[in-house]
Amino acid sequence: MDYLAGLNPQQRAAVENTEGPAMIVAGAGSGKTRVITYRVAHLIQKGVDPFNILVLTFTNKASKDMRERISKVVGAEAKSIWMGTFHSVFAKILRVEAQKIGYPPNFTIYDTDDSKSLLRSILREMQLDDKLYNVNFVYNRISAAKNNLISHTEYLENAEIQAEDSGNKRPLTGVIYETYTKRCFKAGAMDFDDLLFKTNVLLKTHPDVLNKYQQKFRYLMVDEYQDTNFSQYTIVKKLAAAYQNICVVGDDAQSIYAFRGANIQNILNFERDYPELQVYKLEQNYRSTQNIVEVANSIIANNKNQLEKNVFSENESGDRIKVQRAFTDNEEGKLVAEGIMQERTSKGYNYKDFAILYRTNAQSRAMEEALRKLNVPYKIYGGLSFYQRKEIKDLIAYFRLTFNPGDEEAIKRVINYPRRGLGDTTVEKIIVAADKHDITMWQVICNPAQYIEGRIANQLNDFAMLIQSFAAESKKLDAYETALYIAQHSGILKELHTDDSIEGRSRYENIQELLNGIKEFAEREDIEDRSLAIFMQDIALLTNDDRQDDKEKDTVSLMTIHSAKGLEFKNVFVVGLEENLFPSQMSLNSRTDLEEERRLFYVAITRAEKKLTLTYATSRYRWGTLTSCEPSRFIEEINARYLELEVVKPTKSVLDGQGFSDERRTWTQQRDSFSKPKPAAASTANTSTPAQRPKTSILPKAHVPTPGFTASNPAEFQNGMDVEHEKFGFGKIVNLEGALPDIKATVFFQGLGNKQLLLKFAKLRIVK
DNA sequence: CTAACTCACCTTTTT
DNA sequence: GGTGAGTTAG
Repeated sequence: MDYLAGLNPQQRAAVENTEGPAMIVAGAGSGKTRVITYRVAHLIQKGVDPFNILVLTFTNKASKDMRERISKVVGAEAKSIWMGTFHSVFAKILRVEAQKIGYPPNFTIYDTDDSKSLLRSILREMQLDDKLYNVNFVYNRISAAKNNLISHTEYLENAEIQAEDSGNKRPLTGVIYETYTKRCFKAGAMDFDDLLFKTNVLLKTHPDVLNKYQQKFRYLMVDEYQDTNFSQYTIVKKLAAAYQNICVVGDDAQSIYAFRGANIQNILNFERDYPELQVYKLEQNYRSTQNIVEVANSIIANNKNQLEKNVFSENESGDRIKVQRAFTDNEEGKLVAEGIMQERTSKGYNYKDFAILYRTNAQSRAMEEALRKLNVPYKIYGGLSFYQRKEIKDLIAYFRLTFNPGDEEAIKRVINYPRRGLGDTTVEKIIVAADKHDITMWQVICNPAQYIEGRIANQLNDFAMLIQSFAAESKKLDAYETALYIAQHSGILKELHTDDSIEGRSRYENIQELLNGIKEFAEREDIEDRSLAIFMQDIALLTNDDRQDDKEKDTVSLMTIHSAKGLEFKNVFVVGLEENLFPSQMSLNSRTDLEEERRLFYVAITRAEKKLTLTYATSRYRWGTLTSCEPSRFIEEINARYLELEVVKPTKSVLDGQGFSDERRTWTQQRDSFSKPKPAAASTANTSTPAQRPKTSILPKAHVPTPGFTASNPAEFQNGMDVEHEKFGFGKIVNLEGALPDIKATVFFQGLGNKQLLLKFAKLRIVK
């Protein structure tokens, strides 16, 4: 019971009160995860069967972390708890129950790409203008409908919705929704939203099933409750109806998924649904310094709509928030990378104590390059998932087809890959025939002569037999053998093997990696069914971060703020604080959207334990062109007394063009550093056209600034003084010209020669 | 039907 | 700057 000892009174009450409805309003860093963890552990210690506990989280990562933490308290029993994302848990249930609502148990899960591709074909078939009926628009519209539990029939019958679509000049959206639904059904496929939508359908139409899961999940907990949408809310409400042992944990200030249908209303609904609700407020922040917490509070105070709470910290007041300006996105990266190096060496941090957070994934590149140049190890979270890579999706499409030949999107993907003379025209014909006879594409392919003229029928026959042979083999072989068989006989391996380009080789390696993963799966002993079909089931729900990674590696973490939710780091850099980027341009039109951006900023800030740095650039490459930017309003919203504004510092890249150093040089350098260091001059030999670089340039030896380095006041400099520059090292002022504030100094640095520096920009320290 | 090319759109955020 | 869809010549 000693786990209770470390809890404060509110936390402890929330842990110990396990019966009846409860809501935990948990401020950032207030030990929310701890409370959930211990609450579950407490339930088990009290004798509740772990099989009767369901914990719903928003990311796979969160559920994995939590399971690990719980097993530290209760041991192996943690394995039996039902725990996962809404999507994965209900996908699992639907696998068992799907037939009750007319789906095959081996239904395919369409990811966003599949859904959009299907929508594209529907739009084409309906001959609609895809400018007007933009795929993203239609997709979002359908998704929103499903998340609000509006079926295609209800959508078509709802006058208000119809008026809205007509007003938008897109009156056929409902028809598209209907066609889309039917096509998914015919293909035996569910999209992401269906996993929740169909669960609702199932629970609504099958009281016996509902009852079964009500009995099974006697205790429910929902993490990040503020991010649930109506569809999720309804599932939870139904499941909890019998025992009412429902505990939700959330923080309205961290609601950042409204774009996905999340609704703070759910918290209010919750209070209405359960009158005898117990509410626990966790307000003490244990994570961050007082400065950070106060800044976060002052930011969020700008939002109108929020639940009342008072987050405070009793930690040290800590450093002020550092704000840094850069001229370009690349320079911003450099600033951050250097900041990490400096902080790490001066304070003895590890790389993994640092995180770089950004609003959009596209911003990662500049950061990456800068880190690479300084040989800082890093890991990017999120972004394109391994399973979203083309070659992986291709092979997986064969797997999908093997177990669910109805899967249209899979057919379209691989019917002509590798090339087998079945091009667009043929696919078009198949779709038309299938539509005409109201059968699936697969049925057409299996009986081509009946529906399609000409000798293409033979090729279709071959394709059908190929897939059928895969299905047959899969019954005899284990997961790995089946996968390998398919990879070989589909021709994918050969196709990629003959591609000798760098990309081709990496694709081949990715396939190898996938196969290795399957092999590992096939050898696991903790699972009963290790067939490829099982491996396939939830693959669409996995993201990059969910693959087993070398997690204890000492690397800097890069991710979007969204994926940083729930995490904490000693040092956090939030980059790209510019108008139109953060807050995003899309959010500027409405107050609610802007408030969501602000909550996002709140989330970003509160990830930091010790030190927070905010950066912005005055210009940045966007869509390949340089655009100028203004600092974000969010910076201005912070009370200046919390800030440490840094004097602007153009790095040498801006001053003398050295920043245009040859990309590949740095690459070779980094790679070779694992074997033996090469002279820098030699490593440029294999590159084609390095950008113009001053001939005098030698590789600058990284200068480590003296600890506590601060720039001196420009007014104090005099000719002949010994100075230190943050990067160039020690030197002597040989000339001063111009008047304040534009004094330009010429400084002689050993090994580098004379450098012209504008004192109002350059960080120079007078050496006493 | 394929390969090579041009063009548009893209950047919110995730399951 | 990169992808994916559309276009056009073999």
